[in-house]
Amino acid sequence: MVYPNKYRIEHITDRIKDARRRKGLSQRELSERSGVPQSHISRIENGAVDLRLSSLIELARTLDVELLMVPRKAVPAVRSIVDGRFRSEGESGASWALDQNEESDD
Amino acid sequence: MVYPNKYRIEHITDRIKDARRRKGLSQRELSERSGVPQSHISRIENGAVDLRLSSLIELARTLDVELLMVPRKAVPAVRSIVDGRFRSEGESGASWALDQNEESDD
DNA sequence: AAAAACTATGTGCTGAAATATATCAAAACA
DNA sequence: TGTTTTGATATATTTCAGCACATAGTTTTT
Repeated sequence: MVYPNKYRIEHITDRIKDARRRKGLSQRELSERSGVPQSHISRIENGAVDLRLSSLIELARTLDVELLMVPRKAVPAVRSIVDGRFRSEGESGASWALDQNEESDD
Repeated sequence: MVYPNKYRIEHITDRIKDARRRKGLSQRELSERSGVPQSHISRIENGAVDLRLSSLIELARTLDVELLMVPRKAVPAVRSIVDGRFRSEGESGASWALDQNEESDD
């Protein structure tokens, strides 16, 4: 596959990078907690690999993020909830950003 | 990896199976549209493989479903939106179920 | 400026994903 | 009933994720 898909993969892996940073973790810390090697995390965050679902889920899990499949029609509504109440990006004073250090309660 | 993750993968791949059925597509039709071989789709739907992100995205895309990363805290709210307005499972008379045959407008 | 922490990148290896193709059993339907 | 459609499986091959390990390059800290 020659990735018509690459930007879509990166869209997802960017969310991993965001979540890691919000938690204030280095790649090494995330590596220790998740079991995924730091070198691999780096490659993932840079969109250099087409990672497997188990790896994605593992990282998401340790970052307190969940992977969901949503009907395309529902995406705007979902985004407005997530962006509004939680605030995904590294923006300024959002509750979600302040609140970064909550530990997992799986 | 010996899949501590397996049930999580299947949770996702079940969404693919659901979406395909809602659209009334056979594995072969989905295969033609997505470029993913039918034999592989079968293995995916049965949780027999740890598929790559590009494959998942490709299938989701052709099924008008989107893969989202959501903070765990937001998951209940998101689910209530999706289940309420759309109804994911094969249940009876939901609007989403009736409405299965909309084509992608990507 | 030097030290320390962090991220990116290189190499080599192994195993499994992904592909192509064919076929079988079971539904669906004519 | 026989025929088509569908989903599951088998085999063989190729490709690449994932790993370990090392190290280079960058940013942050002191």
